[in-house]
Amino acid sequence: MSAPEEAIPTLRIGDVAKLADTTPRTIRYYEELGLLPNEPSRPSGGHRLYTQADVDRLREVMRLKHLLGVSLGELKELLTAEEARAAVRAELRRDDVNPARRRELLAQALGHIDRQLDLVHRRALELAKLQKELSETRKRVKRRIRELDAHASGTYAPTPDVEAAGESRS
Amino acid sequence: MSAPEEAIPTLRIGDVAKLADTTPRTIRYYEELGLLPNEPSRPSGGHRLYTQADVDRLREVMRLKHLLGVSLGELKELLTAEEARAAVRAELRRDDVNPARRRELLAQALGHIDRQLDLVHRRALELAKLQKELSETRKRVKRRIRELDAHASGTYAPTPDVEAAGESRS
DNA sequence: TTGCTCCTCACGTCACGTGAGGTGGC
DNA sequence: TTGCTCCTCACGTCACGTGAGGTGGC
Repeated sequence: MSAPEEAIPTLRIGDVAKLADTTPRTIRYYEELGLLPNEPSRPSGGHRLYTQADVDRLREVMRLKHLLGVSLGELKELLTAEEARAAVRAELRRDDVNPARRRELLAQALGHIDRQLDLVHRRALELAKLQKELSETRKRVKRRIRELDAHASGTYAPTPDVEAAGESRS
Repeated sequence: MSAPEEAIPTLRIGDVAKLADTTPRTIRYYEELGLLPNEPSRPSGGHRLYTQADVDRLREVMRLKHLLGVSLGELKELLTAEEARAAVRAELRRDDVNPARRRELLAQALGHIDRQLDLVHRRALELAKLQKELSETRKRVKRRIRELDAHASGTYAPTPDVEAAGESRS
């Protein structure tokens, strides 16, 4: 393998912020809360330096927060589990793990994945329902526009199903 | 029609909170921000009284906030547009609106719906992608568990594709 | 009359935004 | 040396949570 195991950190916090589409303040805050597991190196004058892997991690954190709609506290629990999985992967790479332990670690990982999948699935169902409702309302409105345009070149009478076309009774 | 146009408000703020699965404080805050269009009546001693329609409205507000992930400021803009649509529906129910005006109102309504649909669609795509990724990771983990169980009753050698089964290089 | 819920401040909290004042690297 | 970005407080903001102290309806 030619790729180094651990890349040399070269990215400053402003670079990372731009790459992850966020702000330095948010990155420091996440670090303070322990959401970014490996603390950045500070080789010179206290300035934080990061690697591309840190950027990926940050993007993933923000993505999960965005899509799952969880608090940073809940997210930390999920990610602590993720880190456990990372540790598991490291442990699994070694050959000296006995099968029973190996199976236990994999079962834990499966549990963490299923928890996230459950959250994602619920959201997806809710979103699909809202999308369907909006699409149907849209269809009704478009139909009324078509009718109006048809009548404009023919009779003048308003459509008889006006009241059924609204979505609420407010 | 036997149903009254405007129901008599009988629900207290605590009732509304329970029905909408939220808190009185949140309802007052939304009222303060103007997210609940019709201010509640206060017939006795300053106590707010609501109707079921108010509950429905509140639930819809919370649902959109939850699923679209927008700030209350952005949500107010969306809902102000919604109210415009409600006014449109009221205006459309009258027969004395000329077709040109009618068409204009419907076109506006269509625009508001399309804005919401756009937000919903983007979220749905992102969620679907995350769901797919999680599902694939899950498949890999389950496959490794199956392999482990198979080896447990046969040879003892670890699976050769351990490194390809992880999802990240951390 | 006694609980219960309601009312309005008002301060606390979470997830940051935004200067304030100072130090460090091309 | 001059900009630029970085650093650490620390206060502001948004969307509420949570008492504090008081009033109103079954």
